[in-house]
Amino acid sequence: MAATCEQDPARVAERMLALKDAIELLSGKWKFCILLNLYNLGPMRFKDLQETSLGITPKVLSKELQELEDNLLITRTVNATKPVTVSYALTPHAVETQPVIEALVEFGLKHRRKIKQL
Amino acid sequence: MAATCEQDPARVAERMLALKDAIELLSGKWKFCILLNLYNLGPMRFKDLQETSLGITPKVLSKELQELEDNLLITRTVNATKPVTVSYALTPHAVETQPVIEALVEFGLKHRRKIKQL
DNA sequence: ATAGTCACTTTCCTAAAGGTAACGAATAGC
DNA sequence: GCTATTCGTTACCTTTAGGAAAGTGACTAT
Repeated sequence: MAATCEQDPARVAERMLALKDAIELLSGKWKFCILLNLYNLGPMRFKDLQETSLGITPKVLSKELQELEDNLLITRTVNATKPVTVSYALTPHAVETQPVIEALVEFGLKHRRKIKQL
Repeated sequence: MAATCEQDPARVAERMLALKDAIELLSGKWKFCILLNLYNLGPMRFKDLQETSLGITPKVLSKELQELEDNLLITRTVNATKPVTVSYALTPHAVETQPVIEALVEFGLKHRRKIKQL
């Protein structure tokens, strides 16, 4: 392991800043899970997201959804149903996160095998 | 946005667990930065990692490096130099994280453009 | 009138992440 | 002996993330 892929310093610095931006936006215990659920199951209501995310509390879910909305990754639409329902859906911009999630899932699967084979 | 790529439930659940594993291992402010630096610049010493990571303190760097080593992503080798130096290098297993980092950098670059164009 | 559902909000709390500053062991040079 | 370098550790503190439990408001069914 010593890829040492040298590049021009400006590009290296720009990429490091981009990485820090992405980390700041997406890190935490829940955001990737929420996005993965929306990929898998399409637009979902609050209650369904709470159930499929396994363990999240309404307060935290509410906060995470707001942050994702602020960053233009999901939309929030209120439906005029009998008990009001609210749908959360991915925005077009959210497709940019799919490679990240896919790569994380792949890493998780491989890492689990790696650690088991001790 | 409503990809709704249905899959069999067992696979969905397995992938969600893998995602949670990956998040638990890699989340936080510094691990991806350290890994990116090792990709860009090859094996590095403690001091150099501290400088290129911009803002990390020795205590935190020490902790992060230990966790990465415990998870078989980096190796730690002591060199018999005059003031002792220590090199940190990526393991073969660490290549599995490269797609994740690349995807995060790409997302960060695109997101920055997206937000600027308000 | 009472009870239930949905989508939250509020209050309170704990645990973990992360930062600051100083110190220590080993070695070397002046 | 004094200082510097490298790679940390230790003690202390602040901030943030996250969780538990209850409540709110709008509506609906019984």
